Parts: sequence; structure tokens; C-alpha cells
Amino acid sequence: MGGPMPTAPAPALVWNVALPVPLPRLFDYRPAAGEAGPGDIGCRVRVPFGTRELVGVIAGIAPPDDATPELRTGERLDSAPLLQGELLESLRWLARYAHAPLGEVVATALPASLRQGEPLADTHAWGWRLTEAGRTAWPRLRGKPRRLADLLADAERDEDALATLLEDWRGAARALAGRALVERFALAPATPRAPEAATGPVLNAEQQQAVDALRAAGTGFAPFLLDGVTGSGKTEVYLHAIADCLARGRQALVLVPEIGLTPQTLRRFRERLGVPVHALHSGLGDGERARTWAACLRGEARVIVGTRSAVFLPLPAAGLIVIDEEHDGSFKQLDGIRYHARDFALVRAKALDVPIVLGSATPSLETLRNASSGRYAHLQLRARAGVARSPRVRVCDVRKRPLEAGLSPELFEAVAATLRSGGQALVFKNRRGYAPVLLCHDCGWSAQCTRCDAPMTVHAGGRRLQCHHCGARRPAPDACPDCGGLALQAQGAGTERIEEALAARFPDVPVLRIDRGTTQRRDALEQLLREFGTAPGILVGTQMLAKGHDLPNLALVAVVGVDEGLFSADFRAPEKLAQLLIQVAGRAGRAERPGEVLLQTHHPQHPLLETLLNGGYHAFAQAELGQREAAGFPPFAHLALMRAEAKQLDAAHAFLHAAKVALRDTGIALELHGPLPAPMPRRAGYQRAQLLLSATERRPLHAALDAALPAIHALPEARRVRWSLDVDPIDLY
DNA sequence: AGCACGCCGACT
DNA sequence: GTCGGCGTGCTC
Repeated sequence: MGGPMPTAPAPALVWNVALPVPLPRLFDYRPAAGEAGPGDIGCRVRVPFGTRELVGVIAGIAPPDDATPELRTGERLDSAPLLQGELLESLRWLARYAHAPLGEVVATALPASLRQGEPLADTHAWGWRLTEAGRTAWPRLRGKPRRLADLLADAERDEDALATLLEDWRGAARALAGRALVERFALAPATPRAPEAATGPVLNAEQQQAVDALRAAGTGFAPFLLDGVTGSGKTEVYLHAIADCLARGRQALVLVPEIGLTPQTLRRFRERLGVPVHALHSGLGDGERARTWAACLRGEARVIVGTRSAVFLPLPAAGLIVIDEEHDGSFKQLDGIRYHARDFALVRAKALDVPIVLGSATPSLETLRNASSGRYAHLQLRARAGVARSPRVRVCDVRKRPLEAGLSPELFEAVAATLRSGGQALVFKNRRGYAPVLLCHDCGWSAQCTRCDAPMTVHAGGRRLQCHHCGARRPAPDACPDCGGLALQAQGAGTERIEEALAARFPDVPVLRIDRGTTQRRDALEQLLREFGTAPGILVGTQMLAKGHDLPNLALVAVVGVDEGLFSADFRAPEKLAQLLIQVAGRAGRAERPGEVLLQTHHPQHPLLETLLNGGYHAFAQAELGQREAAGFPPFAHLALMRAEAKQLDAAHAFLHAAKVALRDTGIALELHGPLPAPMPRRAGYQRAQLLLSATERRPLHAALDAALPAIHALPEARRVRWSLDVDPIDLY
């Protein structure tokens, strides 16, 4: 550069660091000590960034770039890479696919403690023992500390053992540790206790064929669709495949939907596999999450059952990936980096060169198409395993019928008959609250949220209003704010009102409502269902009840909210409704007697219902794929949705318009729709608009985004809005 | 995204 | 006379 003498000699190599900031580039640092080398890639570093300090991951090493004004130094935190080989490469793939900075992708993949720079958790189990002082003092102790000390006087005990021997021992342990009478010490690497592997039921012919097919495919990358009706025993097939994987000394990862990771599921895996099974779900604390992550990285965790985020676990000895209920919507993350765990799992399986099994009774249309095109091997289980039989489905035409809380006389009668015969009934309505709308019968006024373009939902038996989109709450008015009249009426029915109506009609049996309002905590649902038992009774609930949790005495499933799903603007609504109906119907008739399903609708002749009922899910899927092809929707087109929100609608529009111009200027052929107002144009006080990108091939879509995004990031309009890009959006909302 | 710098209103 | 509003500019 000529000029004055440089202050420090330029290092031979610098670190290219991925930082958790929404800037689409890496940042260069030089090591505070020593030389940068290829072994640093995947290690975390703590670096100064502007006025603050951040933790990032070394994504590369390179000679310093002359254009970079001045280098600052960073401190390496790991002696060995945390992200190595396949995982780091897969995360790079995800960053390119989502058009997101690698640093943000890495930040979503790492557990919080690692993201903050804490050392890799140790995976030791912990034991407790008496100290010298404790040996002398314990006979003088009283109460719970005494009982703990008694146990420890016999022998050192690990924490699992203490938990079974003495309830709430931790308080006592902490108190005694404070007086230096007991101490905690590290045991060998944690091995959650595993019972002896139990043998499962004998497989039926189809299950055996599926297991054989998985075996025959070998150990390399091979995607399978395990397409099996509810109750056909998909889990047995997974268990055999996992056992084979364990026998080869490899790790197995099982992804399940958010509500699928019940204690029942875990118990079944633990009992049958005879190895420790690690669970990873949103209810876990930071510490446990970090320990599971470390146990995976060290290869100590052999089987991991987890929800969406488990797809980011390091699997140095991977042998198999299973995605249960692959169609489930909870595999798609809706904020931040919008990844789809099923799709990312496929990428990882390919990179890891291991088989992957996608299981579902109602596979997504994308997956079905991949199966029929031969990209996935298609394994089918058509028969219900064991004694269970398929339920009888009845469509109940409610046109011109008198409804009470949205329930028809036929529905009440079916519930009554079920209770008389000693069974349980489930009434399913996909709307929580008391009623979806509060309406003035005199002037037509309805309660709207002040911050969203949406009506407020009536709650608490009519006393409270709540917005399901922004969470706003206020008491329901006694008189109409517009005309002062007293003719306010709750219109329509949610689960609360249905519960009320059923409880009034059937006062002698328990009526249990299950929705987000009644089950805040993770184990609350378990607890409620346990108390509900198997005696005659009525369950009322939303989605939450569509699967999981065995209800052996469930004889009737009545679906009340069918019509809302039939006429939704969302192109995936028919698919979601069909999956829901099949899943809910699958809940009935698990025991010896066939169950009954009642669908209440104003549109008994709707093609979706006719196809689904006469031909089953696959007939529906065929028809729906035809519709998607005709309309140019996925899987026959690839979409990306650019969303923008701002206090002023103009700002959101101006940004999206500028982005559209930038995309068009790339010269790459692409369909651009918009900017359009979002389906709910105002939410939580923000005006929202969107731009839809569509192409028949994936390549031009990504090429155009790659070419245009740097300019879009730099747009002056971008500073005045909050914007995001969702590649392969799950819905257009 | 943070965070600092910078230039205009209602308070001790 | 200051505390603080959020516009805009930058981060190796």
C-alpha cells in the first residue's frame, strides 16, 4: 500500500469467522496467539465486534484480504472443532439454501450454552458421598438430611439412585453440601440406565417385508417412505431398524413431532432397545440440552429421540435417521432460520451416507411424489396390526339442523349412545376459546383487535376477549360500544363453549377439555388424561388431541370444525384437513370393537370429503396432486416468500417493490407476484405485505436470489422495514 | 440485530 | 441549561 509503516506484520493466515449477526458475510480475525491452521475450522472463537464481544465459529482460514481495512484479534475457545465434517458442511448447505448468513444458521444449530461460549458440557454422571466431617457429624442429623446421610453412610450413590431412594433429596444434599458434610463427585461418562432389551410382538408379513427391505438396502444413503395406516405398527419397524443400526455399533436419530415425544414413546424405545435413549425437546433446560449435545458429539449417545431441533445434533457414528409423522407441520421452524427438519434430515442422511426412513399414515404430497417417482423406496403397511379394526365413518349433514354450540342432535345422540355402551367420546374442534366472534345483534358491530385485522375470540364463558394473533386481552363489554345496545352475542363455538354444552347435557360423566388454554405445562396433558382414565367420559379438544397418547376406550370421534378447512385460501389447507381427518379418525377403535367417526359438515358433497371417504387418503392425494400441478403449486413449482412489515404500509410496499425490481434485473426467468397485502394485513400493530417468487425449477429461483440479495440487503428501503425470506414456505401466511 | 453517534423537544 | 426521542451508519 506504500504510505506509512504498517503497525503489525500481516499474518500469513486469518480466520474467516461466522458470527450470529444478520449480515451475509464472514468476518476476518487473526489469532491472539499462534498461527491460524486448518485444524481451527469448526472451533468457536470469542471476538470483538464493534463495541461488543461475540462468539462465532471459524468457517475457514485464508490469507488476509487486502481490502479489509484492519484486523482485530480473536481468542479460540475450543481445542478441538465443535462442528466438524458432515455437520459443518450440512450447515453450509442450509445457509445457502435458506439464503441466510452461516453465523445465524450455526447459532440456531448450537445449544444456548455453546452459543454463549461455555465449554463443551461434561457428560459425567454425578455421585454424592459423605466428607470426613460428614462421617463424624451424621448421627446428630435429623429429618431428611439424616435420611440422606444414612444412605450415603452405607455407600456412595449416584444421582439416579438417590432419586429412586429418597424423594426431594436435592434440597437436603444442597444444605449438607453447604456445611461441607457431603460432596458431589464425577462418575464415569453418563449412561442413563437402560433395562434389558425386551422382545417385541411378532411382526406381521408387511412389517417383516419392510424390515427386510431396510436390511437389504444396506448401510449407505437410501431414503424410504414407510407408508402405514394408523395402528399398522410403524414403530415396530423403526425399532427393528434401530436395533440393526445399534448392532452395527452406529447411532440412530429419531425425529418426532412436537406433541409426539411423550413419556410413553420414550418408555417404549427404552424398554425395547436396551440401550440408553436420549431425549431432546423444547421442555429441556439449557444444561440438559448441552449435555445431550456433548454426549452425541462424543458418540456416547446411541439413540436420540427428539423434536425439530434434534436434527442439528452431531452424529459422528451415524447409522440411521427416522422421521416419524413426516407430514407434521411442527417440523418446519417458522421464525428465524426457517428450516424444515425433514428436508434437512434428508440432506444430512445423504451427507452421512446412511438410510433415512420417513414414516406416516398420511404422507405429505411432496413425499408421496418422491415415492411415486422412485426417488424414495415406498414401503406400505396396509393392515392394522393386532386386533384393531378400521373405524366406521359417518358424514352428518347439518344443513337446516338445529345446532347447540355448533353441535347437531345426531352428535349428541351418538355421544349418548357411546356413553351408554361404556365408551369414551372425543369431540374435535380446531378452535379454542368460547366463541370466535362477539357480535352486536342490533347494529352488526363485532369486537376487533385494535392491533390486528382480526376479530377477537371470546373466552372465559363470554367475559373476556382475546386476540389469538397478538395475545391482547380485555374484558368483554356489557353493551355495544357502537350503538349502546345490549344485544351482544357470542357467535360460533370454540372448545370452551362445546365443553359447556356437553357438560350441561351429560352432567353425570366427566367432560375434559384439552387445548392450549388448559395445558400450559408439558406434563399437564399427561396428568389430565391419567385422571380422566378409561371410564365413560367426553374429551373436547383441538389439534393437540389428534395423535399421541393412547386412549384405549375411545369409541367415538366427532369432528365439528370440518367446514373451516374446506374453503381456506391457503393452498395447503386441503392437504392439512385430509391429514387431520385421517389422523383423528385413527384415534377411534384401537380396542376390540370398531370405532365410529362422525364428520359434521354443511357440505357433505364436497369433493374433498367424497374422495377421502370413498377412496381413502391416497385417492385424495392423487386428486390433490393433480390440482397442485394444474395450479402451479408445490411440489410442481418451487416457491419463496419475501415478507416485510413496518408501521407504515408504504414502507413495506416500497421495500418489496425495490426487491422485485432487483430480482427482475437479474434477467433470470421467475414468476414474481406482488407486492401484495399479507392475508392478515395488520398484525400486532405492523402493516404486512409480501412478494411471492415462483419457478418450476429450484435452480433459477436460487440463482436469482443469489444474484439479487446483496443489492436487496443494501437497499435504503430495507432499513425502514423488518423483512425475511422463507424458501419453500409451508403456507403463504 | 445491537450499538453509538447525532441533532431536535419537555423537564430538573 | 440537560435527558432522551429514534434516524442512519457500521460492524473484520
